[in-house]
Amino acid sequence: MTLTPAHILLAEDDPTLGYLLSEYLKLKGFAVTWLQDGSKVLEQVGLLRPDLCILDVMMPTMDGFQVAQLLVDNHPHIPFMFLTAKSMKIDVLKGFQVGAVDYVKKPVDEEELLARIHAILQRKLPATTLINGIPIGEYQFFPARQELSHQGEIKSLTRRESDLLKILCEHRGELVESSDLLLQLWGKDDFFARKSMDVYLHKLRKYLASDPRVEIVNVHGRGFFLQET
Amino acid sequence: MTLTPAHILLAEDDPTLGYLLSEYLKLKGFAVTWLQDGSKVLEQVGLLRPDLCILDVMMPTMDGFQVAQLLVDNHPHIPFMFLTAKSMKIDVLKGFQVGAVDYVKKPVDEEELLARIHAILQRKLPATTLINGIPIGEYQFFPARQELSHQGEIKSLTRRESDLLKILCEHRGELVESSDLLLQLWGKDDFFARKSMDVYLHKLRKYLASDPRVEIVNVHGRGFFLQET
DNA sequence: CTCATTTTTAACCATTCATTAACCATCTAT
DNA sequence: ATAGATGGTTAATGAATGGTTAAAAATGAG
Repeated sequence: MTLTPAHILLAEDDPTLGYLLSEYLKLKGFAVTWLQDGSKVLEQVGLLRPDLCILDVMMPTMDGFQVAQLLVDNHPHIPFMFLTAKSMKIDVLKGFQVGAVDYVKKPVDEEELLARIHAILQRKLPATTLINGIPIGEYQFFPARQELSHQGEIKSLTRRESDLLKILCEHRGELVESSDLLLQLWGKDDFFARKSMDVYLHKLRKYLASDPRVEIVNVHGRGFFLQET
Repeated sequence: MTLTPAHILLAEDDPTLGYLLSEYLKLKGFAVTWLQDGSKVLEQVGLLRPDLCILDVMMPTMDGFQVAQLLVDNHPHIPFMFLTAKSMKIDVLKGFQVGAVDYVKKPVDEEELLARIHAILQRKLPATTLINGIPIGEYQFFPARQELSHQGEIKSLTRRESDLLKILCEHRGELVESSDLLLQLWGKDDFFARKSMDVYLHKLRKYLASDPRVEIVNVHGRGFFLQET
């Protein structure tokens, strides 16, 4: 679905399990970076910007909890889950206190792991909102019909306008890289596609201008996000 | 047996289970389309317009969850349920807010499956409306008789007019892609079929012109929907 | 076969939309 | 401070799509 596969950073010191897991996840269509040492996670995470970190709780130089704490401090938007031995029950609680989105027990049931990964990466909008509309400030957006309503007034959107707004909604409050938008909507990232997108962003901003609490914000050189204050 | 049997699309790669289930459901009065590959579901679903999709979670080229996500994105009105191995935990599935209406564990208890199917299809309009007529604003449409009545006046419709209006009614307020309409009514999607459909849309709009609250709305480049304000 | 009805094809016009262009504003690195 | 890169605004254009009407072709009942 997404043009750019989700990127998973796996921190696992055990070579056998690490290899197996990373190969399995690659097979399932993810981009996987496997680090054998917890201390390396923080170095890499800023560069790689993974969509998810999977942290083994027990690792030599720095354990999963320590890594998680640093992650929470420095990259609060990156979700992570723990890999933990079956016996450790206390760890689970500790993990959730730190802010883990989920945990998976070893030995790993690959299918279950995959399910939980999907659950976390699920940023898409549920079917009910697609039908009933997505609230954006005092607007209501109906992607299925390409319509944007505001105080009874219905503005019908073009395909591009609707698709662009939908992606921004799916990542509400979260930066979406220009290149990602362009690749998803235009299938290419060149000068003209960028200019075209600028035009559509301008149109969307115009449509959404009635509610000052709604804003499409630019982060110079990176991308855009939809903000509702 | 209902007048028009509910149409179920079954995606199940296992030949034995697939055959058994589809035959069982046919025996119970459903129209069943059985696909052995998840990736085929999206190709077919626009054309077949099933009332329900049953997706096996584990399938070769595209698993049930992937199919479900695409369904939600492209056909948010079509309900679906999952078939899942007995080992998979319920909470895992609940974590998926993909929008599944229900799930059923394998091995399948046919009685239970049937009950759940009926529960979902309950929301559909009963077949009796096809006999008693479908209300469209201040009109009454009798697809079986190909007639459209308005304040005592009865206008008899041609096959094409009636079929087209029927599909629009079955998806009231919901966008129906032009290509789906064309494939379903003309069996092809080419220049002439499109022009022909334009002609029939014009005729239907003319017939429905007396009630301004009824409208056949176009979404540029995508399709049409019947709107009752 | 004949005739009335239905469907398709044709011709033409209207509208919509994505793109491109041109220009200006703002940001960032040097 | 300044130049190059990035972003914002507005307008024009052409191709694609949709709407309308009429005529031709196909269909089917008698």
